Amino acid sequence: MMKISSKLTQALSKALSSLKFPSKEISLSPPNNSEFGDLSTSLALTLTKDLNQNPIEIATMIVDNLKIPKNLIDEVTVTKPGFINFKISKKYYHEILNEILNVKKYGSGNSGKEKRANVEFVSANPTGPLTIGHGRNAVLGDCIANILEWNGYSVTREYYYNDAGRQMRILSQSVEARYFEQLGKKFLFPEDGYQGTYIKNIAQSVIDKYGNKLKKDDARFLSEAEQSIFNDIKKSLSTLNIIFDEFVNEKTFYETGEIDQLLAELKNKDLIYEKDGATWFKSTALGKEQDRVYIKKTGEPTYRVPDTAYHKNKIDRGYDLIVDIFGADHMDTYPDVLLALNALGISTDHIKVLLYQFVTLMRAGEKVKMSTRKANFVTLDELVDEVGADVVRYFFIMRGMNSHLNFDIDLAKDQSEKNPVYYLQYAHARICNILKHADSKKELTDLDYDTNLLNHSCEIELIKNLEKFPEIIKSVHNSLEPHIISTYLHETANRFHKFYAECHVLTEDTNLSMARIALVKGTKIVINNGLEILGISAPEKM
RNA sequence: GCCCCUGUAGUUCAAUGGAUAGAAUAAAUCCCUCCUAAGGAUUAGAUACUGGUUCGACUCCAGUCGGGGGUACCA
Repeated sequence: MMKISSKLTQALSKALSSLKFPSKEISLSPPNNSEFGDLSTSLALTLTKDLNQNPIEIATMIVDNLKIPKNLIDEVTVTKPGFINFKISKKYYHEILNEILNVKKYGSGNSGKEKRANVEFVSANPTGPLTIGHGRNAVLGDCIANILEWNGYSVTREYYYNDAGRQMRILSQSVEARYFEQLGKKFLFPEDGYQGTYIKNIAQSVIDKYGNKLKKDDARFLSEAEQSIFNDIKKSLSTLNIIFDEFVNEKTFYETGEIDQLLAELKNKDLIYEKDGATWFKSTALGKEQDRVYIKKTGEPTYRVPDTAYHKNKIDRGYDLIVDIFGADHMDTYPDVLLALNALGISTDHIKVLLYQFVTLMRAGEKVKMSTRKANFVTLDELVDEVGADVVRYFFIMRGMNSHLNFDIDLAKDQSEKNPVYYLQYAHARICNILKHADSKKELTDLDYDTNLLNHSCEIELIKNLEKFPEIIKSVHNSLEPHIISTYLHETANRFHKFYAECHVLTEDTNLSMARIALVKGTKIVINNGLEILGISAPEKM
């Protein structure tokens, strides 16, 4: 069955052409005030300039020329400034409910059918445990991957990390220092060393494994640290049900020669030069304000080089869509990556870079400045232990990524019992409970349901909400803002709880009961699907 | 200094340029002989400031003032 909104859009655009009016982008949306109807359009208002006429008159002319399916529309009105409003008949909603119950995966779309997407997220270097800041990235990325899958894409979840740079060297030196310290030998802790206790634990495990035989600069300090930290990171992610398909590291691109090749190609384009003992990328030639160092005078490339090679590699792998999820601190870095690729004639139009703003952590009303190096952070594990994976996921997804959100950890602990995610889960649990009761009533088992019996305003309002779900999935695909789903599901749960309070499902009237059970099942489908996208569990009991 | 985000109820956040700006918390008051009260109903409360564009602005533009992030031969 075709959505009523697309039917109306078609009818409106036909009316425009029959009136010889200029064609316009037609948008239909539910008005804030439901007295105006279920859908309205400002089409006539946008035509006032073109036609130089009163918008009310234009609207009236459009309505007079409108051919719409009468059985699905109760009333068409023209109001104040020039809106055209449609009141949709209950019959339409009754049919929609039937569809929700019969369609395979209600809400899923096919705009990504036969397409492949790569979502790169987390990508924290293995220098310490994941923090709350990484949590926002992790949950955001996983939800975006989910939403792409719901739109038909085949998605690769990818984790990229730098394992060749300065940070890893300092990590190694930090472990080494703790190693000698714990053996009672002389040691020198690096100036910018990692001070967390996890470093001491790693040093201890090196002692347990290799005894006191290791010398300075042994490669095993790093390999042990990397392995141990990575295990912890993977464990943390798995508590949030986040599983990656690919782990890609920087070293690979040195080994495959892709970095040398990249540099050679840029040099061919005259975009590389030497100055002060370093190698520079001539980004000013491409319109940037300053050139960037590509290879330091120590001979070590800066992160831009492997990052660029990595992105070229992703493009070469032929994805239709590449999504990068970065914290706001990467604001300045990714444009250089794209710039270099564009300079080589490589299109980056299918790369979508999402920047989320930082989480400001508050503790007892005070801002906590987090630093992995200084071991001043709250780990993701601690948070998950405190409030549970569902709450953590919901918390990170319920706000737009452009919001700088304040996270008061004490408040989160205090309020975890009345966290908004329970509102959604509770609706689901209530549904399951009703269905359980219904199953035990014999008189309900062999009846068919008739959705036409649903006429209570709470019932219709609930179906109206369910009807929007596919639209929501589509809009999140375009905006890549998963919080739209959590906002929507909150409304779904709200409509359901109202319905629950007003309309008893299991009544003396078996026909009505069957119809309401159908509605409850439809609601369950939407809540289940929505929670699945957010990666949050849908409990049957609470 | 320059660049990017951002400023909405006491607080944390919503709102494809549309009509009366929504929730959640915190406050006040109601509702369980009835499928789970982790719920429902009611009351009170907000677009930082000044201009501009528009039929119409929380939304777009300019400026002012505040918050965050960048501006590295760190990532």
